[in-house]
Amino acid sequence: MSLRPLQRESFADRVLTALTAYVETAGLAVGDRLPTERALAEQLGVSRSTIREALQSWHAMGLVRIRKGSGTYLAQDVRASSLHIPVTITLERKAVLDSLELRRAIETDAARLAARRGPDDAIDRIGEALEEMEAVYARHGFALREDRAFHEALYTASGNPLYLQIFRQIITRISESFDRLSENPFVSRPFADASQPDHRVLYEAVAARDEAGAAAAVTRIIDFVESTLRPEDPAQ
Amino acid sequence: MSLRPLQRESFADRVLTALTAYVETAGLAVGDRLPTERALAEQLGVSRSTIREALQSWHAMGLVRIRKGSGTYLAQDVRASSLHIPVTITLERKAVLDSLELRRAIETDAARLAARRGPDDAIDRIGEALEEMEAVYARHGFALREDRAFHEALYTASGNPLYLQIFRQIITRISESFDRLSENPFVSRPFADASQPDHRVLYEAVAARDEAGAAAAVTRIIDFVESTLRPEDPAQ
DNA sequence: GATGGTCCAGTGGTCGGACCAATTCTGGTA
DNA sequence: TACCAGAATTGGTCCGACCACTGGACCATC
Repeated sequence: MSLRPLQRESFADRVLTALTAYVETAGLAVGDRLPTERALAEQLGVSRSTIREALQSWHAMGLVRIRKGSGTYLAQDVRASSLHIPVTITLERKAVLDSLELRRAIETDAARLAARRGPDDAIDRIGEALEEMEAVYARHGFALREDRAFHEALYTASGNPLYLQIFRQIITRISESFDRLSENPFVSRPFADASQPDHRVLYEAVAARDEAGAAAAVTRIIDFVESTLRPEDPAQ
Repeated sequence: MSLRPLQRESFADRVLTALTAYVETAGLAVGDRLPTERALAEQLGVSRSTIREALQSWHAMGLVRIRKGSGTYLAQDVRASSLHIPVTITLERKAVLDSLELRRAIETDAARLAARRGPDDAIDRIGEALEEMEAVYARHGFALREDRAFHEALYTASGNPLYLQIFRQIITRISESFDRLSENPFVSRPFADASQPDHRVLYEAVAARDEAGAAAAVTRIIDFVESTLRPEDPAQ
């Protein structure tokens, strides 16, 4: 009834398909160097221009990191089964609050899931991250990197990789882009972190398989983060 | 103490910056045609190769649609304040269930928010979408497109654009990519939709500003969707 | 031995010109 | 008016060249 869409695949597309296959068969991992543009052009039988356009696409999608004079390096786990989705977000004034709202929704659920079904070793890693965060916080009065690691451990323990992806690739980036644009770098500014105790509560609730307790702790932590934002940005 | 990262901006990057400014000042909207590559090259004072590499980046990010022999057309709302984030997702066997879990988390919250603070006209539009969905369902026994419109109206009424974005750009695409890969096109297969009544319950709860009721209705709807997936894909 | 300078081959970045292929426009014909 | 063939436009690909940066080898200096 319906004929094939019959879309002509451009050379650049085919280059990426071939490159994906190559990365898989060659077992390239993140950080490894890809063949040079000239080598790819020769081996694939296309011009260097075509290779460059293809690689530029990968660069835009964050799959490779290109260093002039050095080479092109894999920046993401590229497989045929990977799905690369460009997400466009309009940065309104309230985008940071929106992202916090999103974070509240998914992190609450992630905490519940981690408490319900998180593997013991994954939960142990939350504990380790907690120890580290508390140690650094006690020493310096802030522990932003370690705090992030703690929450990522929680997402990981939830068993749903999408949560970690959204946290890392969307929520975090929205904060970052606002830090760059505004004069008040929220994230990088140290502050008295009243939510420190709740992090321990959260970990212990997850370890005790207490879903409600874990969710409640997340709520309090996000409440605190929100309270540090509101003054700077008086609502929408 | 710490020196600057000192990063150089390539011509291709500057082309995109200039192009973004042009799109804004010229008031280009989605669907409008951009200047030809040759024109851009001349006006920006760079070679056509550079222009092409820049446009290829935008193409990869889904910002433009390129048609050979015709031109390059804007496919997204491009502004300086837009944030374009490439998200990489590994499609495991259970990715559809993962995405459903994510959807449950955000749609439940979106329903609560819509009930709490959704503007009346946005809620009206949920009602309209419901009517349409019910009509089509009564006639054909399925209403996939209208069902989607209903849920999107709910996300819109939540007032948090991120929810709509994630639903459209992530959850939907994961389903689609699985439809293409598997022999069981979940989404496009009509089935007796036992969740139809709950859609009305959901709308009425939101309209009545009943947060708990709205959230409960969403839970039941997603439970049903999940039940249609499980048999095909017996857990991980 | 460590430091810094110099050189050079390798690599990505840019250029300009050429030709191909798909689309769109245009003018003329029926 | 309707239609069609040719011309013009536009993106796709190729080539060869040169520039700018990187990294390593080699060497002089301290």
